[in-house]
Amino acid sequence: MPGGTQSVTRAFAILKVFSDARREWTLADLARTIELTKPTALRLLGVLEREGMVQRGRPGGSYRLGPRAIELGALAQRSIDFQASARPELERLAWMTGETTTLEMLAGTEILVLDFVRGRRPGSWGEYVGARWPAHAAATGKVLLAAARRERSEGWEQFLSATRGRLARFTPRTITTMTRLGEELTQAQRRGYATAIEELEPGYVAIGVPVENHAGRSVAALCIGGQSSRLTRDRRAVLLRALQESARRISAQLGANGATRPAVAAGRG
Amino acid sequence: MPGGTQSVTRAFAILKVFSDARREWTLADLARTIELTKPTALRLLGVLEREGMVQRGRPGGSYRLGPRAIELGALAQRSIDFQASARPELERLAWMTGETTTLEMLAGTEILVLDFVRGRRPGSWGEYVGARWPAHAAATGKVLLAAARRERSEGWEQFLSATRGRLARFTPRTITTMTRLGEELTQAQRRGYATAIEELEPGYVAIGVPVENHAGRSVAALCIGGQSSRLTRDRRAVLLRALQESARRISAQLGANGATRPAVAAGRG
DNA sequence: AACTATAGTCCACATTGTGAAACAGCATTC
DNA sequence: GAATGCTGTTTCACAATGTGGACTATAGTT
Repeated sequence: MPGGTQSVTRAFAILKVFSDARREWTLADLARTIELTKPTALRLLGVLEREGMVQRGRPGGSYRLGPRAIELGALAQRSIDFQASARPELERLAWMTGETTTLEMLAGTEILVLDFVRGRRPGSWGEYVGARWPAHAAATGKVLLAAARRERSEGWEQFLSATRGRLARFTPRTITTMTRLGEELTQAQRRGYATAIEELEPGYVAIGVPVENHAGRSVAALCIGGQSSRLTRDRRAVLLRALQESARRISAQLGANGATRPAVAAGRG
Repeated sequence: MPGGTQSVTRAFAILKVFSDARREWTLADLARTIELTKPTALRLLGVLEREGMVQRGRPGGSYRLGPRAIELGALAQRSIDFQASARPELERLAWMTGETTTLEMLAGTEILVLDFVRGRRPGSWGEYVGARWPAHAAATGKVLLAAARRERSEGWEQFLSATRGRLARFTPRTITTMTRLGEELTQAQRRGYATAIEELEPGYVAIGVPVENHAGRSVAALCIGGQSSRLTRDRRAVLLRALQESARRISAQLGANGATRPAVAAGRG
């Protein structure tokens, strides 16, 4: 860790312990888990509280994430300009296919769910904004990793150094060697899409296609996922076409292929 | 500012400069605006980048908010348990009335938009998650301030110390004195709702009602807002009834009035 | 070529942040 | 009801951490 960053790093270590499994923390408990002394943790929490990143019901109570975190997250989402363009397409796809559709981006060794529309079919997979899944076992992950490798972007370097060739196994079909993954990425790049057939979870199948921006960079990926029994080989071919059509439309709005990008008005009024 | 918190406070000062008006910042520009030296700003940005709170297209490029901010914000939203309960009611209200409906909470001297559904009527007010409006000029703000005052919670103390009796004017009808606001809050508390008739913006009218949790605390507020020409006195009476009915249902789900609270399943599967 | 931006590096210095110890409340337990 | 264990919080001596001036490198403009 580069020097001169201890306190800030610690502050974010505090924010990191908040999760769905554990949304509320007492000072002592939190200090113990991240190995800080109580005074230090208290001081850092003091800043976080003043900044609105955490809050507590009453003085002396336990901490939760606060309103500023919500605000910042919403702003970050809006800063990613493909969000707005993708929303109607997600809805369209979910409506047409009945399956859960998601918009995802690469974040380190994982893919991050930016937005989703749940399918109306019974037993559709649930998702949530901010969910993360290992990239090497996800259809979107393969597509985005393939693009990152091709573009020689830092995302690919990051992936290599973070995994160090170790790919975790989730099902019998998960790809766990870098050579096999390399082949898969090459195929994804050639075909322009990728699949993950029960590689992340038994019974779960997904198809992913890239969304490209004005500069031709793959900035995100669209995904349709659901039960393997319903997403048969034949049906996947149909879904793939719909997926590619949607991705093409979003990409066009981002200025890909020289298309002009419509201005989007926002705000009150 | 309490001691021992300089660097962390500065790190958050950096995050604060990102806004809808300015989503991208260069190092020098950022350092200048918040009056930091370049090395200091660079070091702090380094931590933020490593933490994924900010990102940049390529090394040496300009900074934007990053994926971790999205993740954190989404988690914070989920941590507030009334979010999930409120969503269907927002949709219901928007569908029934055709107007924009919002779910808001108090954050310092402002109210924060947690969620919203835009009305289908032409000229419906636009909103976005993370938007903030001054509490004293908003219907929801009055409702929540009234509750904070009654509950003697720290929110009220915060409001007093932050405003120091100074209430900004936005329209000729904005309440700008503390005595007048005090009266308004008393009325809001007695009636169980509040209105803001062209107090925030000319032509904009809103009605707000509180959402209460199991402990009887007003944790959020529901709001219907739109053009004054359409939200006439008579129609407001109708809308109020729908609003109160929705608030009652959400409050019930939060365990108010001794009602049992249904468990909510989440996650993949 | 001279000038003016930018991002990034280095390192001497002292301000800032640290954590042991002690304190004040509140439940349990003995 | 005293003792014990847990909270969250305050204090303060000490030095490690973070700071910023000076400098470098690279790019773009005049």
